[in-house]
Amino acid sequence: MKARIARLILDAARAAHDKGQLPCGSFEEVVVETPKNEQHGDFATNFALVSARSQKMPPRKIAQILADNLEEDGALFASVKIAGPGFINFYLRPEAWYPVLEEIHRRRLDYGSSTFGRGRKVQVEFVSSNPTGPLHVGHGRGAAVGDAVANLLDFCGYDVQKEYYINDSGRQIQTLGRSVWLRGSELIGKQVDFPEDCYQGAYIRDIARQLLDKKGEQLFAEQSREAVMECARFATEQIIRGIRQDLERFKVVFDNWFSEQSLYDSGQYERIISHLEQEGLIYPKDDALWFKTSSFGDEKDRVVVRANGQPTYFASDIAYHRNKFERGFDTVIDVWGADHHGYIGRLTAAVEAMGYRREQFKVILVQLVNLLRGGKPVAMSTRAGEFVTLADVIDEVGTDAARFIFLTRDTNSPLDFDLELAKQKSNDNPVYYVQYVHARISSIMAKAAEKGIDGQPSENGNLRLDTPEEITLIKTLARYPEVVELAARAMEPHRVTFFLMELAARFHAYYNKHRVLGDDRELTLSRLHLVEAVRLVIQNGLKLMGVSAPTQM
RNA sequence: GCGCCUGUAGCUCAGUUGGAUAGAGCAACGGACUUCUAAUCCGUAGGUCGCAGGUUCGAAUCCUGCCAGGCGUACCA
Repeated sequence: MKARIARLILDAARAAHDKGQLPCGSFEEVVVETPKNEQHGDFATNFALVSARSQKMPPRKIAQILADNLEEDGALFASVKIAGPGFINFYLRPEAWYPVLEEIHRRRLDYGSSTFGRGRKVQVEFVSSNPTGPLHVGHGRGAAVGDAVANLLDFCGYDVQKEYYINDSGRQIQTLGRSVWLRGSELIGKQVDFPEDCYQGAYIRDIARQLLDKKGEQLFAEQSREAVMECARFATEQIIRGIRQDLERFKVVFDNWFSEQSLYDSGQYERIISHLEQEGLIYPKDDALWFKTSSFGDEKDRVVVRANGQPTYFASDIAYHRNKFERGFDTVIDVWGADHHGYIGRLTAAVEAMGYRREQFKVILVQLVNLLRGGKPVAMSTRAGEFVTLADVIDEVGTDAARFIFLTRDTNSPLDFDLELAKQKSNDNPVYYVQYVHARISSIMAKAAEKGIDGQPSENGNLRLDTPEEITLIKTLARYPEVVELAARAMEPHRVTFFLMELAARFHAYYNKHRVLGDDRELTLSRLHLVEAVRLVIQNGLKLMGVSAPTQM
């Protein structure tokens, strides 16, 4: 619709120029937008204002000339007005909106999808929590955001892969193995002084017990490199299995689980590092190996291999991201907790140093989640092993509520997650507010079917939708594709949840004011047509956010 | 010190990438269920968009400088 109006304006400008009414023949880009204030029409353009300079004319005068030259058959506009400093406001006839409903009914859950991604390969990597303990609430937010962003990009025509990166190498895995081994030897009756730097959580003891049952006491008889390694391997497997289960309950399914260790086992790490050394991007200093990140915008150079010969986490990440691009991804998106933001500079530098454009690597930073219960902070200490896990949250408030709430905030803002509020089935809780729309409409459809009402309103002629609430609803539905595209481009899923809340509010208002099922068959069919379109868009949007659309509540 | 994020109604937050009179929800007050689900709706009230400059027809939005809070600033991850 916007494109159509923009074309009409451009045609008008050309016509005016040909008649000599406008001096300048090269025109600015025509931008058509929907004003926030409904009194300013359904669409508006600032074209006259931005053209004032090149045309050397007052904006209102340009606007008038354009309006006079507008070629339109009267089917679209009820009126065209010039307002304020020189805006041109377009008021559409109600019927002009009806094709939106047809499109929704035709495309159903595809409505709003697009092809601007042109099939380009994109990878979204998210959660990627260390396999040293269960997922907690913060990971839940990352999971919800990453999954929704991936869904949005897929919906907009990208070829998307969701990946989980398993940090199954390095020091923290050694620590994990040691923690399990120590707990195991406790279980067989040894006196153990459990160190502070080991993982304190109760799950470590559970894993030790399982391993003890499986392998017997001799594993814990004497601490050896092999014994600790075996503990580490077993624990990692167990924890990953748990993480995978939690994520499945949270309705997040990854296309690929990528092991950090595999980079070393396959020799990819060695290959990439020596390649970078040959290119002079890596150099030795103070017994360590350094990457020249400072030549690519980072504050300083960074260590990739420590003086003791151990590669840093950064070294793995260089190899890992190289590997991603070698797999053919055009763009690589990482979803990180905001506390990792200091890392962006060096990894971006590394990506650029390896010959890729910096725009091909994007990081979505997700700010902290503050867990509350009834307004009071819930104490969380990973060190002491006291934290509320994602599984606990799912048990208590459910996947739908948790996911939706995680997506009700810009990722740049910290999020207060109140467990009490998330459980409440009231207006305070936006999930139910939106889902309720779907349930209500489903109920109407069921009732209509019961009464034997079915059929297309268009069979009997035109739609009869002309109350202000109905027109407003259709206009809102019309905005959905634009919202989705914007959300995908900006990688900001919260735009969709806010849209859904707005659509829900408009529907509830309509529902309270007008009856869908009535004695007038033609009117009833028209309204069913509208209401079904609303239901489809709600279902559509909730699906992108990974939230279910219940038919009953 | 430097870097990133944030600052909008009493509270929690949106704000279509520079547009017109800055919007929701909660909390407060007053109303609406014999009719498709009251997990809903309608109404009233609430603002120096952190502060000060600048850019221009036009700024919550862009630039500069301050102020406040969070996070980061490892040969940790």
